[in-house]
Amino acid sequence: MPQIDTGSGSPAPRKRADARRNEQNLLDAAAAAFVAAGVDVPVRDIAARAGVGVGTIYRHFPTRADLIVAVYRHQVEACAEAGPALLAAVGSPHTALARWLDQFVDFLVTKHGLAEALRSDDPAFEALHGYFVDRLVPVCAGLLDAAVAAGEIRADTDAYQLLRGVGNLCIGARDDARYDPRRLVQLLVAGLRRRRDEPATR
Amino acid sequence: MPQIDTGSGSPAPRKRADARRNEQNLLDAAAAAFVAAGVDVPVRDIAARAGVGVGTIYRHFPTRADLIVAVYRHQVEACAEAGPALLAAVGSPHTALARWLDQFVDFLVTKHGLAEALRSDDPAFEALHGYFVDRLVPVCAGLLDAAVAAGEIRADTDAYQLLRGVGNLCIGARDDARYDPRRLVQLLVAGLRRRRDEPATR
DNA sequence: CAACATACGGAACATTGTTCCGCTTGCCAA
DNA sequence: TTGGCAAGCGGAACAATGTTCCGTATGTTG
Repeated sequence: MPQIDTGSGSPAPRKRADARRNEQNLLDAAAAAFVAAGVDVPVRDIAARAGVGVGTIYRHFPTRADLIVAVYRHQVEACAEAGPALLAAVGSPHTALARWLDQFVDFLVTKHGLAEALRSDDPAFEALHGYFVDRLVPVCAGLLDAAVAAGEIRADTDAYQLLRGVGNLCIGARDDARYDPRRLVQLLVAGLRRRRDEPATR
Repeated sequence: MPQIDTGSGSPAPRKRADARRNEQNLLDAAAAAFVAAGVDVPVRDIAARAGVGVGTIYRHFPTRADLIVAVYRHQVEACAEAGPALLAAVGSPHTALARWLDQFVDFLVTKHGLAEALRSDDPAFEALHGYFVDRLVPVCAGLLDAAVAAGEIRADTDAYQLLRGVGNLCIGARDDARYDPRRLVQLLVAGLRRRRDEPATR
């Protein structure tokens, strides 16, 4: 890639105007398509909505994960920032953890197919998984650590596993009225609690 | 579902010998293919293994679910029968439930892609979901009821939801060394426990 | 052994992801 | 303003896979 340096250390090779316009159109079209048909919506459909050819999608977003990350980045960031905020606002770290996970569940179940994609073994989704893990596992770990420090939960639970588990519980929640992931996540969080006479760690 | 006729009205026109042979070959081939490449293995691969054309597969097993159910029927039955057996053999129903779910998890994680298929919204898997629900939810409900009756857990948990949750937790377990669904199922089961000063029902 | 219904094989079609290349167009310099 | 060129575009083409359909082969029966 040619770098046009404009003074200080600004590695911003300005893209062509039509390219920038198309990228924005694609983001909007993808967001709409995701809502209408889930994150598995055919590439052709997104291209049609954006009024571009499929080649243009692949040029801007080489994998589907890139597109999904771009569409949901803001919301993931918001979720990540809510962790420390809750910890500060709520007295009990265990309660803060429960609330944060609730928020995470809300996010996942409202994004048709996102929880499934997070778990897919399709290499096209690897980057998606990676992004979520990088951004959210540390936040979850912070909440867990605080709860352990407060003596509310046992110290033997891994943030990655917990988050994966919660993500998994959200799969298919939209299509099944009899199934409520929030309830199960509550149970899971309840299961973390230190039993009354247990030592804090083991 | 095959009809077993026992005497009266006989709607059982015996199938041709080659048809019966092919059906068995297909079951064997499918079982091998599932182990080698997961339950999502391409239809053509199964056909090639069995030495038949793809048309023959669709004739005997119209949907993939039919084939999967046929291959795993024995093991699902065994799992279903283990429920009452554990209840009888183990003193605490809550412990029996935990053991039974452990067994269920073992079954799911060793069948590449089965947990995913159970949760898929692909209509081809609807019958699979239905079979598992019909066969295992009552067993799970029996264990839950016994645990409630013994005062070990709260009475507000639905067998279907619990089983769906456990199934979900098993998704992708094979491909991720950092993830252990057994651990999370344990937490979930621990979360069911009645808190010490809580009423038995609410 | 003849006739017929059953069952088979695999070509053909549909859907979707992905690549590739000839053409168009924004951008910059002259 | 205009000429030239690299960036960017569109969509045809290819690949993988599920599913259908029909001409053909074969087991079964009288």
